[in-house]
Amino acid sequence: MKKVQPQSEGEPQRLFQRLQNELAQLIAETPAGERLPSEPELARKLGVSRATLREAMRAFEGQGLIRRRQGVGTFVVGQTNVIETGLELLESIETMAERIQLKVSMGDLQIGHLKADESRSTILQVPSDSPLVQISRVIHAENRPVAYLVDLLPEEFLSSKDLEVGFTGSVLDQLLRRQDIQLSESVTNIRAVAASPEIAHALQIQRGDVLLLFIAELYSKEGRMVDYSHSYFLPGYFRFHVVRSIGLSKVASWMPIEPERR
Amino acid sequence: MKKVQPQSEGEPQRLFQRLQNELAQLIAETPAGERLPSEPELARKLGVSRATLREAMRAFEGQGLIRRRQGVGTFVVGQTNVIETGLELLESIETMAERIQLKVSMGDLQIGHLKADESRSTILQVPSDSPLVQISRVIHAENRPVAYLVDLLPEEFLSSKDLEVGFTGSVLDQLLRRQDIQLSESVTNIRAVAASPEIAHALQIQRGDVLLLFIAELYSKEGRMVDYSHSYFLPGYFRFHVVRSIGLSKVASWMPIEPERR
DNA sequence: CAGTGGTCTAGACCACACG
DNA sequence: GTGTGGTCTAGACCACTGA
Repeated sequence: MKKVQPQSEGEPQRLFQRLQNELAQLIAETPAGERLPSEPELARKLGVSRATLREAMRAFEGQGLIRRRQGVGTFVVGQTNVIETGLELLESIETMAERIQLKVSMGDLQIGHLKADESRSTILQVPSDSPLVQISRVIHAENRPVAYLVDLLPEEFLSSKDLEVGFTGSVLDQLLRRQDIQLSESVTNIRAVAASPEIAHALQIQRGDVLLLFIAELYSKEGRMVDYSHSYFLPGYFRFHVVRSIGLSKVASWMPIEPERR
Repeated sequence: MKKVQPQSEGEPQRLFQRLQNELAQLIAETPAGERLPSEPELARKLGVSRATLREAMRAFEGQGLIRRRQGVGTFVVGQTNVIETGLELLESIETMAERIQLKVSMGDLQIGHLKADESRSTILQVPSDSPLVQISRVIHAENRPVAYLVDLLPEEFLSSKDLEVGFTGSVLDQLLRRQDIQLSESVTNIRAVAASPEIAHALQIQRGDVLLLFIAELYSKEGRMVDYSHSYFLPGYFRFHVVRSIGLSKVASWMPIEPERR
């Protein structure tokens, strides 16, 4: 029996909600690691179109409850170890993972060499045409990609030789090993973004899925910017928090806490 | 001329990318405040279906470059004032906005009274059935909703009377006015989430659009939790950053920085 | 090769704003 | 009412995985 005017029967606008509830139940009932019915089959069972079904499934993928693999199927993910950390200290993912005894590894390392164009030389505070290194890689944990990292820095701070041996994915850890650079702090901008097609592909998620993005400027003790990085994190595998103190608002209003940055 | 097999002609998988580029150009060329062509018309002009067009437009809405209004149209948004602040200090949106001379106002205030159920009494560290107040409201800036805030706290800290007079939308500012409560700090969890239908409606965005979410636990100097809040921020109208210092990683690995929280 | 998820289409109806 | 964005459908093709 076909529904020619599906919207005009039962519920007004809550189809999506109902769908998500039914999906939540289905996921909860399915043992971890098991495959869900295929999308066409599920759509038929739940009485919705495949497009609507997929839309409703997105939220669960973002929470890390399911994982979709093209050509294979959609799987229920069990309890995952969450990397939880405060933001007051700057640490590599590797260091954070080590603290909770989680194994992480690097995949898909790409190293590019380029000259600073105008925008890049401005950001990194280097002369135009300075040699730069760009390092992109995916970080795996729990047997799936969970973060996508891109670092851009002057070649003097991290040459190719440094990357050939013992590079495990962390530019920060690599820089910390150098005795000649004293790092001081990182100014990290925190954003929520939708995954671009490229990043979605690298992280094996859907384009448009939500990601947490840190844009960090790493400074040396001399005040030079050593590294400029973008870090994309899959929600559901990371939990970041920060302790915020009560300020004297009266003071804050005529004495800006944050001087001009970037 | 109909395309029966649209995928099999020109470009393989870059339709979406091309679309976004064309849209970016169109938006850049359109004066701020102007209306874009209607979706069916744009879809026809760009040679894509409406579904694909809408999907591609989502990213621009998240960045605050366009605004869609049901029954009216899609409009190009000009340069907007961004609320930029560090996270080290806890401040209300009103205080942050004041610093950059941005006018904000409250809309859609909803106050609910409820008894602490098991999960809530656990979170707030109060006995079961304690009277609680839940406060939801939307914050407007630049003539549009930009944040959705939900606070949950024991009634003893914020009774209805406190909210009847002079409540401008900030629970924090209201609490700071009380002499009998000494606030100390907030432990704030930072997440990226997709907008649920309810929140999307309140913020006048699309369901599934990306939001930055702060889940904050506000503590008094005595260590009691005073307030538990969820704050949803529209990207493009806020910019949060935090200064992270270099930790001694050797120390950090056997001396956890973060004791058990929540 | 068959079967899965990923993308896209064309068209329908709904909800809303405005004259 | 007219026209806009918001939702949903049915069906097609593509890209990938694994037998």
